[in-house]
Amino acid sequence: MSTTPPSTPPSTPAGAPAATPRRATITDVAREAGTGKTSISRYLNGEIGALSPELRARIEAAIARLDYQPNQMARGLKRGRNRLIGMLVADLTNPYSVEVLQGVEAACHALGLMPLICHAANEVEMERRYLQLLTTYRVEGVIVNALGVREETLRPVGDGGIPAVLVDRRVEGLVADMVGLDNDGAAELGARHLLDQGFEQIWFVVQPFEQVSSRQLRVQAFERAMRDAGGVRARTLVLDLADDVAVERALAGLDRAIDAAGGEGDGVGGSDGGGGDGDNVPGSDNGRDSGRGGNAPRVALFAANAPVALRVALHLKARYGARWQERAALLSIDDPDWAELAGITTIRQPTYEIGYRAVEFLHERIEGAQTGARDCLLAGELIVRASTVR
Amino acid sequence: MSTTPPSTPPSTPAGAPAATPRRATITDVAREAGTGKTSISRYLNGEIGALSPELRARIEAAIARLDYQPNQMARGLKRGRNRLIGMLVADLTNPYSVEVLQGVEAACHALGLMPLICHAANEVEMERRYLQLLTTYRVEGVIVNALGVREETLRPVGDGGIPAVLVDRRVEGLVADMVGLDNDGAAELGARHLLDQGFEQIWFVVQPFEQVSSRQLRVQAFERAMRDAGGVRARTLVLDLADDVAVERALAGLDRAIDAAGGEGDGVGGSDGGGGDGDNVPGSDNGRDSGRGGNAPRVALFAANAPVALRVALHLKARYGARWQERAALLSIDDPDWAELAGITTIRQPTYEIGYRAVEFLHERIEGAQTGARDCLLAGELIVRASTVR
DNA sequence: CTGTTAGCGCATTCAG
DNA sequence: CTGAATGCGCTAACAG
Repeated sequence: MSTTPPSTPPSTPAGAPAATPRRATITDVAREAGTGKTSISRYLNGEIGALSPELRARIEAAIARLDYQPNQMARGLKRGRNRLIGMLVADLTNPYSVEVLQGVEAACHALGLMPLICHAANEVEMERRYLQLLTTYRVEGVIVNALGVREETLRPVGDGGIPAVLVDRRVEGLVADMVGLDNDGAAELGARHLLDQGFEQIWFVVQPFEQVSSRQLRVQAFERAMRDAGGVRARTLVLDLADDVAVERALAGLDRAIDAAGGEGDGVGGSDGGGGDGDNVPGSDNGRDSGRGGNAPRVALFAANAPVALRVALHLKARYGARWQERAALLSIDDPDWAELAGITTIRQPTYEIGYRAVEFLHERIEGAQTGARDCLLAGELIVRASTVR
Repeated sequence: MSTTPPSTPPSTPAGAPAATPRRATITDVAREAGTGKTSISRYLNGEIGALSPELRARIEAAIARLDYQPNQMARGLKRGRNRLIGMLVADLTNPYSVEVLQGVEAACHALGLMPLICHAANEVEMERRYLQLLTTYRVEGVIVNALGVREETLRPVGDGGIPAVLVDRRVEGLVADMVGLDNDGAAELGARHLLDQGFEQIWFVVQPFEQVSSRQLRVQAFERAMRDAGGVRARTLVLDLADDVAVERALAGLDRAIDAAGGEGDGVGGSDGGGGDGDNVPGSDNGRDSGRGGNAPRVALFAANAPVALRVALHLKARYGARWQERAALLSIDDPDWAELAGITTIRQPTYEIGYRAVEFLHERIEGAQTGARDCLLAGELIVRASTVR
């Protein structure tokens, strides 16, 4: 062929904003290369051995000249599969989610999938809406970090619907693969650590768990561990982070326990804790030398996840000042980046791997695997920091 | 019509995994409702006044019976627009990004757009790849929180390509709308606060800024403010967070300054700071009473963003122990959730609004607005906490 | 090795 | 008010 300029320069269709100059189509390329659409299609799909070198060269040139990019929508429409999967995240604000996401992305990359990330922002309505949307875009599968609730909202998914794998949380009535933390192991690991450190009293703090399977498991495992150990005062405290008033009310009970246990001053700001503006200047609490030298706390708090841990820590700081750690020990499942700074012992979840495995499971499903619902429980890792060391 | 069961129950095509029972198409619905596809299409598009109530009822019934969901891909293909926009995020690990995202989502929801979230994870190659992908999916526009680098990588976008709006960072050679923090104002706000508190020495700490416009602006504004103030020792410290060794080396200079300024002990762990396992038990530094009673730091650190602030704080904690805040004051742009816990003064960005406005700008562009590139600079808010109060 | 033909699921003329 | 026909951009049989 000659070096003629694009025969029919893709013209802007009448109505559309002039800004978008209409992309070249496979037909344009075919014309430009002086051949049929089939050859172009073959070229695009790597059926390359089936093209004469000469033709191939012409095609390459034409593509480059037109800056052609195949339209995935059209491809998907034709083939019936579009390499899209949905990733429904309950709460991106939780570092856990972002970390899982990174595993998901890596796996998708490796498998040639494109994840559509949807953020429910803790709203059931959003979850429903996004699920619907994903269905409508004909994603080949979904990874769901569900809000919990009932199967109802994720009807389009699972058994009859599109392949799905659950992350962290199981959904009642929905049989599907699931990958997440070994909650039993993690809760036990934390409990044992606290026990080993000789705390007299251990409180498990968790968000309302009726709806969320992982929280449920953690609570149960904790309580079991405490029962088995015996001799330690154990309690479970439920914190509904969405309701500030309720939170403060719930924490009041904890405060009393701490005040009773710790032999020293009552701490500053005994106010009911309505606001907690955090402006307590350090050093207004007691006269001990520094650090917790011989001044270890007797009550330990076991937070079921990072958001809870943060909320509790903020409360304690507001109440007891900067040196709140002398009054209560804190251990948390999840290992957010600030844990190191705050010196809080944590149980780190294998988040990246959770995400990665989830995609692998989903991929197998998409490829037609028919095995019954599988589980993949990964172990957490205890990271001991100053907060729980006596 | 009658209550006959779906005339031709959508059968599974030969090759596909049996799991996915083929969704009903508009044709199925038409047949089921005993009418033509056109009427169904009209119904779907809300051209509802144009259908006899009787027909409408039949259509509704058929849709419900078949659990029909229109295929967005096909719609998009036909109409030429698919209501998809891309949201390219440089680093989801940064809480800033997640917050912006929430604004983006809200705006998308309000405008009937569907954001495809792509996470470059700080990798230029990823950024390129996702941009390419978004193009092939024919998104109607993109919101780009670019890695910085050069226009090169985002060729498909901007002027000639699809509409784009930049968030937080400008890209050299690319003219496009941009929305972000008023960096000048923010840096000045922070500088003035520190000045007012009477610090003798102020260090601005920032990641390599040659590539990232927002960092550049912050540095410049800071230095300008310092020059205008006069009489204060000011320095700018560059921290490449990707390189641990370099970070420690850079921070060594800071340590010397702090040691020289603070009249007291040299701090613990004078080791070069290779690891910093954070297990320094509080109280190993000096014998002062508590808090910073009469013991205020003389050098202040101004972190250009939260990741930097965290890194610096971790370093100081590793070096000076839990009471590092007695040695150095810390102020940061960005207001991550742990700032309250750590008691660090911050300048909060109007993240939600940034995201929201970005979508609005993009939407206007998509609808054909032809105005020249616009800027939207939003003001930050100073939140004073204990770290900088003397 | 290469081109022709027929749809994928849907929105739109344009005739009834 | 309704329906039949046309084609979006692309792939997948079929023929050459």
